[in-house]
Amino acid sequence: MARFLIGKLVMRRLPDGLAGGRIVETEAYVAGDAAGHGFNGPTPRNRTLFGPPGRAYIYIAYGTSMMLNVSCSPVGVGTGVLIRALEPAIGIALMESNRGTKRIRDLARGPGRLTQALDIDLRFDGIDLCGPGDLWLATDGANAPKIGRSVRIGLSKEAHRPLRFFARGNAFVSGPKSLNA
DNA sequence: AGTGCGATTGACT
DNA sequence: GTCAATCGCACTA
Repeated sequence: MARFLIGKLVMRRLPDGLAGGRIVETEAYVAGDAAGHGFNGPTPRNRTLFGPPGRAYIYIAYGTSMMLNVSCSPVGVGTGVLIRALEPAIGIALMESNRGTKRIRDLARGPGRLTQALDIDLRFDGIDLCGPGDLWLATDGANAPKIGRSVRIGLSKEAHRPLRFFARGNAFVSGPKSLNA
């Protein structure tokens, strides 16, 4: 699922228009993964992970940054994919306004930045990303880019597992250069 | 009720 | 490249 989502679109209907971007970086949090929020079973925060697949699981990291994930397993199993970066595609002026910068490269490069650019917060936790609404996943049929793979970013547990995927050579991918080859 | 810790970011050298 | 801010949540007592 993490690999499949590379090249797909995250779309958002804002009061002033449509905004969205192409997914260029994801991370998988799999069953039995000590770094995954679902590892110790359901809690109030992570209950969306244990619901049906295809839902938005949103949580706050470091007290400030919203993280957008896609739940990926049947009810009762807590796995998901973190969306880590978007290449801005539609409604760039709206994203610039939400982010307070005109540097296109900084609009959605990083999981906290992309949620700020698209005004995604806990209101969307649990929504169906395949259904009608103000936040959804889409495809425009574009060919999948060449996909690179590396260890995940910012983890202390399970730090060796190569479960991060990214569009190779894309300037909107986050992370250190050493991981983006 | 108290404590420790992040699936990060932005400012700064 | 380094580094501190920041706070909700899960865990322990």
